[in-house]
Amino acid sequence: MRDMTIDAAVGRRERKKQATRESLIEAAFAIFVDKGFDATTVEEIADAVDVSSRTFFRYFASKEDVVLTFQEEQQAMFIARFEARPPAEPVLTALKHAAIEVAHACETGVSGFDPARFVALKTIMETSSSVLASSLQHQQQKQQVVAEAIAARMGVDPADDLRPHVVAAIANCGMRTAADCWEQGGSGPFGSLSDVIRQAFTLLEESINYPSAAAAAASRDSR
Amino acid sequence: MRDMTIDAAVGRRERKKQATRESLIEAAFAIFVDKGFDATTVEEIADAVDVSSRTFFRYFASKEDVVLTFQEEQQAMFIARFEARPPAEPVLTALKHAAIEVAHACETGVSGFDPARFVALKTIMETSSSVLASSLQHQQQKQQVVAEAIAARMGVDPADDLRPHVVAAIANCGMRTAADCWEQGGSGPFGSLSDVIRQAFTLLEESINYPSAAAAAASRDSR
DNA sequence: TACAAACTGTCATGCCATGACAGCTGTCGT
DNA sequence: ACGACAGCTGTCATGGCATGACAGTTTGTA
Repeated sequence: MRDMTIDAAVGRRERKKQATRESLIEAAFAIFVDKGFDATTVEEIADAVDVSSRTFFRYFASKEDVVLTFQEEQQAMFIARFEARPPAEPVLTALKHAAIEVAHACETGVSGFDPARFVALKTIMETSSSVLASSLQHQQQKQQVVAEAIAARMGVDPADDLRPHVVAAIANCGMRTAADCWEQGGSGPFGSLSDVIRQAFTLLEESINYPSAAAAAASRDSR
Repeated sequence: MRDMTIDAAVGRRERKKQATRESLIEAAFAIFVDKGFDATTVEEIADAVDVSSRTFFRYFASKEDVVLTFQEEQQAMFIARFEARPPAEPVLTALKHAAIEVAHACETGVSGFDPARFVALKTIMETSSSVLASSLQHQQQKQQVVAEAIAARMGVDPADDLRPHVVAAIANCGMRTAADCWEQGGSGPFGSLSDVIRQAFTLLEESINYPSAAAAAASRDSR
């Protein structure tokens, strides 16, 4: 047996697996939107793709896990965008722009993101509490990764310093709150999701501005 | 049939119900700590109190719901303490003190809080992801209430102004982050939970300080 | 082609959660 | 004190989620 992870020249088996996985996700979202998350059974999803229920659980650990794949991609993109921001940028500003870029990608559909699926995700979250709970937990776990990225940018050790954790939490809650207000407001007073995120982070920026290590000197000059 | 909620002179039936409920909570925590949350079945809990499993679900909506009762009390106390803080105090400072008071109560056992159960809750959260997910969701829901209390103190309308939501999210994440670092650190670099909360909120206070409406004038004098 | 590995379906199991129904217990009016 | 009634509980049944075991099939490789 050779190493499979490196064996990127995928064969038919791997292609079929990816196809099955993607079909399951697609079918699941369609039925969730149609009937609601809780009213949808795993068997229905599996039948729609013509596989057994047992196979479904070989691709996804739980019914919630299907919709979380999308969130996983969002957060991966968020971290990538954050690390790609110019080093001189203040930490919170970099987080803000990363969040806005992700939201914008979700809303417009660039970078392989599907706006329809994004809206579906929103609807599912609103109606099913178990999905919301799993989503929150997932986001909470990823906060640890964000904290490490922030610590690297601030040039401090996350084991000693509480600040990167606090900043990560702030960014996390900034996004969460924006999402909440956006969902509840509907087409309300706050505008699109990227707009709400911009507002929330601007409020935070006005108050907090831990400089990055690289920007410590530069920021003094620019003001 | 008379109004039961006001009928505070509780009869035997109500007393028995409360006793059963409390016994279920106690037995559940004991078995959870002993065997772990996931490895414990509802039937075991019910058997320990000598009721049927069906009765368990008449007291608690789910297995997670048992451990969330404790968190419910914590959050109720938090809101009460926040609203009891002097009106002149800045918002975030008031939130900080409320959080510290709750943490202190949990750690020392005043106000009817049981430190042993508090530690048990921590252990259960660490080991069971479903409980953590439910806990996060519950906390997220309560954030809305906190935001309204903050808005009242700031003298603004929560439907128009994003700031109370942001502040509530900040406080929420401050506590959550403190709890995370405290759990992970164990007897680590940050000290007791109330100490970690104090540190986290102090970091926030140094940056953010939306004044309360009442303190707007007074704060200018005191400095 | 033959073998090994991986994938799938079927069957079985255990637990969570809920509805329906009958029996028991307390509460209250007379 | 007693009977009617409301509420609580147990039993039974159901359905869905999630997982383990095993055999059959497909795929990649020697």
